[in-house]
Amino acid sequence: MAAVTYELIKECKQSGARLGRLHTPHGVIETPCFMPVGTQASVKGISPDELHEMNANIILSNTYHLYLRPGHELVREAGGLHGFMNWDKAILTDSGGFQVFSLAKLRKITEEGVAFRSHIDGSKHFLSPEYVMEIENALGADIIMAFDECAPYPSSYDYTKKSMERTTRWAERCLKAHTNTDKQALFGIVQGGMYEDLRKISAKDLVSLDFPGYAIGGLSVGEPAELMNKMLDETVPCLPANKARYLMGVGSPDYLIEGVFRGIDMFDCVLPTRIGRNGTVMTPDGRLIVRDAKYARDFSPMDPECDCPACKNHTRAYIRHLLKTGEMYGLRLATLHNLHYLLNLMNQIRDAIMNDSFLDFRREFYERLDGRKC
RNA sequence: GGGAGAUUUCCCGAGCGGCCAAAGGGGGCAGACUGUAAAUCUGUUGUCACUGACUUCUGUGGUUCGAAUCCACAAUCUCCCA
Repeated sequence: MAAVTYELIKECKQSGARLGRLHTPHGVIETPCFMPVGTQASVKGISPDELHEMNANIILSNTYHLYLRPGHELVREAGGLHGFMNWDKAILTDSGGFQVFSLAKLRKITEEGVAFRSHIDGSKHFLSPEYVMEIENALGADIIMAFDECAPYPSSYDYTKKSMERTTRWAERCLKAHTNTDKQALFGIVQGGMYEDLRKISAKDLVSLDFPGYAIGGLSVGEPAELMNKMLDETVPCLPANKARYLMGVGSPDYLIEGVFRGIDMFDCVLPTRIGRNGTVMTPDGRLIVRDAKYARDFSPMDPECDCPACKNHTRAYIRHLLKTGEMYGLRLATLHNLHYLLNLMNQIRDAIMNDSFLDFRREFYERLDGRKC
């Protein structure tokens, strides 16, 4: 029995967007869903109880970071990530593939794997697909990601092709090394940069390996939105309808909507948590930099329609004050709100699909936004 | 009462005759952030008719081609001796 299965509930008659359920050893997740990111076994500033309250049913954590600190064996001793962080819902671990991209100056890629210099102390480490599987197995997430290379944008056709083919070979090695298949589902990651044919080849090759779910990686790395959407248009149809589709690293409201429109079921992103900590919150009328001076005497909630703890109990003026003075409660409130906002947005998206009105929902979303950044 | 030292742009503080509208912090203002090396980073922060000009470095006078920088006096503050 596979650890994780995708159940397609229905497709929106208006748009083709899909509504589904992801069955995991730690609960059922309604899709399309957004997964808050808790890189180091913590969604920065937010407690498991709070995540629970905002109806986050799955969160992300990170192999590379937990391998370095506190070490995967320690996490295993603690009862895996679930026990360690006291989170009884689903967890997905990223493989460290993104760190191959984001720590580019500190690593070297070979066919065998990636040699890293720790960003913490400069020590040398080597991650191979097999070792990443061992680490992810110790961490014990419900969904584990194959070790891939997230290639930078822009990259040449030649490089992208080589990188993508290597990622596919690594995916095969991950599959072979992963044995705990009844507890953990291994997802493959489609690469191929911004080249349609490479995306299709990548998808086809991975599908032939028969993963329980597929991610689309290497997007939202600085390319224009239209280009990303075009890649999705080319890639998603190559993926089987009975498996979950996960667009990695996407989190602004418009990108989520465009992803759902193109058949994506799962998303994750640091955007809501990071921009929250940096003083920006998301609202249906666009981003609001609550840190700005114009809100110093604004005693209204950040988002009057929001029922999150920040908007229910506090004013813009107060939260701005907390952020300006460096009070950590301010960081928490802004983060809390942004997560609530995105989780609620996904809720609305699922309702719209259920009601066969996702196109209307999408249109109204953009009309209200009226060109502002979201 | 006597002696020594200090006073710089919002704050702290560098500067010790021209390369000074004046380093560097802090604070302010604005922006960025998309599988987290991020409670981070970037820009900006005298005025204006802004590729140039004008008004500034406690005050007033002076020396000099030229002063935040040197001199005199005053004011304020700090320390030491009585």
